[in-house]
Amino acid sequence: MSPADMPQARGERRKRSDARRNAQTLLDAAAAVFARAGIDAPVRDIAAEAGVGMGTVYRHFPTRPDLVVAVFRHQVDALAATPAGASGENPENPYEALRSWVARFTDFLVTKHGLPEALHSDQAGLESLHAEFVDRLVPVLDRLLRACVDAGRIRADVRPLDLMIAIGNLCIGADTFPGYRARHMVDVLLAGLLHHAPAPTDADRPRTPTAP
Amino acid sequence: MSPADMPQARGERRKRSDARRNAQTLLDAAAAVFARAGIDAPVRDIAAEAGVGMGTVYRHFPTRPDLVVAVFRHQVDALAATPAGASGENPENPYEALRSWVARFTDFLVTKHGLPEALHSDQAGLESLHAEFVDRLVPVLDRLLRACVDAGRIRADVRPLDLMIAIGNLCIGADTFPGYRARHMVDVLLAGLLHHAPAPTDADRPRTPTAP
Amino acid sequence: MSPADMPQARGERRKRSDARRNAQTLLDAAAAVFARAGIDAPVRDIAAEAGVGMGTVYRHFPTRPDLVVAVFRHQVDALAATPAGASGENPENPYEALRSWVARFTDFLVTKHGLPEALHSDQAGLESLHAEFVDRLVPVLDRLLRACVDAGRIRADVRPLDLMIAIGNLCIGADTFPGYRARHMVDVLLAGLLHHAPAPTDADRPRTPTAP
Amino acid sequence: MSPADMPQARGERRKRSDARRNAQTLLDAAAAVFARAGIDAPVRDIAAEAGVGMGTVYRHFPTRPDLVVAVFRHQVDALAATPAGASGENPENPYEALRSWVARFTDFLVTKHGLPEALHSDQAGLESLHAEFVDRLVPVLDRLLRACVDAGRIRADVRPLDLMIAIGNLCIGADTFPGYRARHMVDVLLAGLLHHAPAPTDADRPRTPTAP
DNA sequence: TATGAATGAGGTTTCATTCAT
DNA sequence: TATGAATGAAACCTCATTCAT
Repeated sequence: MSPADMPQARGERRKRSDARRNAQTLLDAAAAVFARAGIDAPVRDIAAEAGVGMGTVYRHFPTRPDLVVAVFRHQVDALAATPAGASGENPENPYEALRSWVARFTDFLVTKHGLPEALHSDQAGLESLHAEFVDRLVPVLDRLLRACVDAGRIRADVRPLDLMIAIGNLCIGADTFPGYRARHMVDVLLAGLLHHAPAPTDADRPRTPTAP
Repeated sequence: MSPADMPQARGERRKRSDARRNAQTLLDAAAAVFARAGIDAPVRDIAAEAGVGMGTVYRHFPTRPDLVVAVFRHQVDALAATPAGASGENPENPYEALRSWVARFTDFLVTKHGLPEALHSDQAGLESLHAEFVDRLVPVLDRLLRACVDAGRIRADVRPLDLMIAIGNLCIGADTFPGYRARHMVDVLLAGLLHHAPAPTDADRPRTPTAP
Repeated sequence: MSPADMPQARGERRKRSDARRNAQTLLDAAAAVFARAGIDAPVRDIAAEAGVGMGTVYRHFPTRPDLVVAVFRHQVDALAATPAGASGENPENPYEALRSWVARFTDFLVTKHGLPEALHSDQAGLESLHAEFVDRLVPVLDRLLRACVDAGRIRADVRPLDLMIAIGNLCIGADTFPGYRARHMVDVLLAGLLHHAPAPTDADRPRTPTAP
Repeated sequence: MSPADMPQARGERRKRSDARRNAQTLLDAAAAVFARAGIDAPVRDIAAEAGVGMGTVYRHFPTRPDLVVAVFRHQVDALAATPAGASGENPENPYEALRSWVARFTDFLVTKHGLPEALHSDQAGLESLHAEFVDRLVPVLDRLLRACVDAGRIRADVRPLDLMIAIGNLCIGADTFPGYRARHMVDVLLAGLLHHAPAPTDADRPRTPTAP
């Protein structure tokens, strides 16, 4: 990733590195504006935040969805790149590995506002974000969950996709409801995966007819 | 409740009841359109769905957010009005009462799309929806949760507001991710509330601290 | 066509007639602006010319091409509605009938600037204008030409479509080249249809090899 | 004509010839793009076609119309430079000389799409194209026509400007109406110039006055 | 000198809101 | 009072043109 290891002509490089810096500036600006004003923020605002003209935005991201996707794909990639128990953290405790990765997932979602909301947007052109999210993260969660199930630690009726969406959803609302503790609720959700006593919740309710 | 059996100035009375009927028609139409096309659906579409002119919409709801708030306030009120365990259903099993009410809550949110999204919308004028949501539902959940805690059934570190938002969030995404099972994830979340420290299955978790 | 022969409620009629008048105003304004500034004139200019807001233009003509097509379809229809020798003008002189109709055609094209140019525009959405032009006018020209050919008056190697486009083309440029006499050139073109002496042009060139 | 055999200051000379080669490349590229995508093709596309940066285009042609004018001036010049009957081809058959030159004219217009359209464009800066067209070609046509008239071959009421514009116009529409036979219609137009009053077929037209 | 990134005016289209009928 | 036509502020996006490198 060092800028020196590209064996090209210097003149050409200079231009390109400028442009790349600008693209990064734009991504940062867009992330900031999205976090502040939502994914539907006008492109003009993003350009202003980045301190460039609108044309520059469109040079780097030909259409509005392209920009949105770029902003969040970046984040999704970063997430997928933390390979869960990769750092060798207690492979003999799969639930702890799950919790650890999910904590990182949650931190990411809570910090960089907007990704969960973006995933639920119905704007045309955001399908690839959708796909990216699923393709990159589901396999990770799948591995983590399967390990837990195999170890008999958690219930087997929760699919990775469901869990992933659920976690993403729980992270929505950090700035809409300032007091909302997203991380805590994710923890509760994970606790709900654990095997409880004989049966999850029914064991304690001997003769209470389950309300419809 | 028949509008004819009120012995007042008939013309005025008639008009007023007509207007009220119209308002209800509009709310229904708006709910339908919101569910179909999202909260950002054009006012014109709502007027068309209701079979009235746009002027009529604005007569009843001076501004667009007013209409949105009215639509969802209606639903929130309906929710708050069914206080679940209030009608005395197994007071000796508070967790079941909680589950029952939450199930109704969830059904509502899942069926009438849009409320959770609306709650997180940053559109001006929707703050009152916010407030309504909190003011009407938090007390209900508070009662239900407190009963469970008092009975020693669930952990005490979950606040009603957090739970309410979390459940609302889990219901987002029904049509964005068609396979997503919102109700199931709400169930998992509730399971996560239960004390399982003393539960038999806990024996298998040698040295993992449960708390966050 | 009298406004009285519509058996509807008066209130409804009033609105509709207003709107229709407005639509006509818009068509006139658009025709004027197109003549003055070309088919690519901004919609805003047309709205200004008509003295209405831009939204009004889009209410009546949902997209820009719709407006263009409406403006010129009107004219094409008027043209097709003059059924050539319909008024019984010397059926025994088919060439005269042809000249007469073409003269009307030419007058139309020259007066209402822009139709020929519009026909050659490659803007999306103008295909229907294209089709309209061909479908409505080719049959008329076909009848007129066939009569002439059957009477042995003109050469048989000119297709109605070619002639129609050629006449339309000759009418281009009234305001680009102020001195250009379109009508005259159309007349010359028609004269070129007539059978000349033994052979159109070769008879006079006894031993000149025809250039490729 | 080889750029190398000029014994001047080599560096400067080299540059100038480079620049000239570049200008020619640009003209060719622009002509190609105009033919492919119309006169309104983006400058960027032309630069790409020429394989140069956009700045290079603007170095040679300070403004867009300048480029358009240069492209077509080039073609007009080429046309005017082939004075047809000038090289003495059958001076005793002036009509054939006219036909021959017009055929070349037509081929040019049909092949290199865009010139006729450009002539009628109302874009600012294209007036000189206008003038060039008239100044260079009208004299040629004037000579050819006068010769024909003097020889008593064609009618005397057609001015060179009219004929030039008419021919140009007839060549419009090659790609809008794929079946349109422009060359054929030009032929018909030329046939219309011929005197046919004395021609035998005229006998059948009892009482139709020919003149406009 | 050549490049192509940046600029920003301008064009099309949408929709909340007003108001004449 | 209800209607829906009209309004016009934005939003997106496209280039002609400039200018740092």
